[in-house]
Amino acid sequence: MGRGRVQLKRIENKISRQVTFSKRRTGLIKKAHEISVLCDADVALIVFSTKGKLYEYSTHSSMETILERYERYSYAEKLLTAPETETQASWTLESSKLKAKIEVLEKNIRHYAGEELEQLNLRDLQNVEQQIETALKRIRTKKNQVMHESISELHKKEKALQERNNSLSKKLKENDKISEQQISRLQLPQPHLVPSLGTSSGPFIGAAMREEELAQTHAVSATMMPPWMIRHINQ
Amino acid sequence: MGRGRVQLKRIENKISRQVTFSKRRTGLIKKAHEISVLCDADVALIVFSTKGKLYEYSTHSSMETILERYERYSYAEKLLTAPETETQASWTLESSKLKAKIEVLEKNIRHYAGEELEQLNLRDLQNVEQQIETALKRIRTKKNQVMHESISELHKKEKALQERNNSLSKKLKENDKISEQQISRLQLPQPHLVPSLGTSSGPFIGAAMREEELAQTHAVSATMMPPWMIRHINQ
DNA sequence: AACTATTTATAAGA
DNA sequence: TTCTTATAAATAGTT
Repeated sequence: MGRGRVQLKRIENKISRQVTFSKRRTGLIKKAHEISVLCDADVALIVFSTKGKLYEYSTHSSMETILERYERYSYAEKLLTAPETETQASWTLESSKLKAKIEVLEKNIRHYAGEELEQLNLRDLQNVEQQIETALKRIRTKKNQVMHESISELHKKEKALQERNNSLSKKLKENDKISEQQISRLQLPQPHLVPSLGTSSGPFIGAAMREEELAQTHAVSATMMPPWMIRHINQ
Repeated sequence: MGRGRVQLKRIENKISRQVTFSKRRTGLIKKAHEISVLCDADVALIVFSTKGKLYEYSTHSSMETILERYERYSYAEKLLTAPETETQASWTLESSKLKAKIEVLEKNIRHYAGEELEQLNLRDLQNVEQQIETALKRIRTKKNQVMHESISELHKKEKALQERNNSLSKKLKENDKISEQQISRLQLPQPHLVPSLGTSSGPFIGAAMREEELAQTHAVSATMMPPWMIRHINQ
């Protein structure tokens, strides 16, 4: 419908194409509107230009309504869209279930903590009391176990250190003897110039002090952990 | 474009309308296809007839693709549609958060119950122990309170019943006296024929028995609740 | 954007 | 629905 016939193929001239697009788009929308009015039809028309610009027409019953109606009508799409909607509902359900569970757990914890006891009757109170007593026993047993383990561990360490200490002091004594002999051999004229620095008890003094320290600390409280031990255990 | 001009208004004749719809629909789809080819545009056309039948046209890049593109493009719809998609992601997140919270709460409860203590160090054990001790104190306090309340409540009831009992027996005695007088007045010749059924202690015997019952039950366990009392409290 | 020669769409009728 | 045909409408090419 124009000066010349038109082949049904992409118009290569960019300008012509744009002009034709503009003209035909107007015509198309006009015809869409006409059929909707004349024939009482619901029409939705969406056109994207090459450049990606959107043009649309839809009957009074808005684009959204028509697209929804379309998706309802189209079974294939229904199957694609339904899972989302289903999942939505199931998630809401799951969510509220989880929340309910959390509420129950929090209430339990509050009861275990001895709070909000007003709601409980005597039977409940006795149950909670018994449960907590059991828990307390278990925890004290565990605590004792942990403490005993720590103590024996520390005793072991102490013993090992003591032994190492002994052997070191022994070696030192022997070394002292050797150097004394060497000195006496090399410096016979002045045997007194170098006083013996390591006569026996040097390292032993340190060990003795440590033992006193331990004894004293233990004496302060026989049943309680000495602070340094607690620090060690808790690390 | 036809034999006569056409007014832009709904065609009232049903047959004409159907015919026009058919013709124009074909034309509309043809034009939609033409513009899409000539101008390299993406076109989607949806038409619902009055009867609700669906006719559609869309460029090679399927209807679904175009509608998705449309919804991406249309901001208004984006705001309506996005929540669904967004919520999907946020629900997954929310769900996992809730699950994590439940895990933590359950672990707490297990610790409160004296289970799974292996993971705890001495400091943790001491904390839990202290919390549980506090809880136990609170629960015992509450239990005592509830028990004392019940006991005083029952004492009150007992007293009330006792009083009622007394007054009833008193009335009964008075009635007995009156009937005795009446009998002696009406049946002077045989004053012994009706033995007095209500000489003083009738009702008192019941009251005494009840008191014994109470005493005995209390004697069984001085500090524990008698079963009937517990049953009463727990209802 | 306006003009206009032509093609195309379609109303009415069969 | 489809075909025909007269005619209205759309639009390609031009200005």
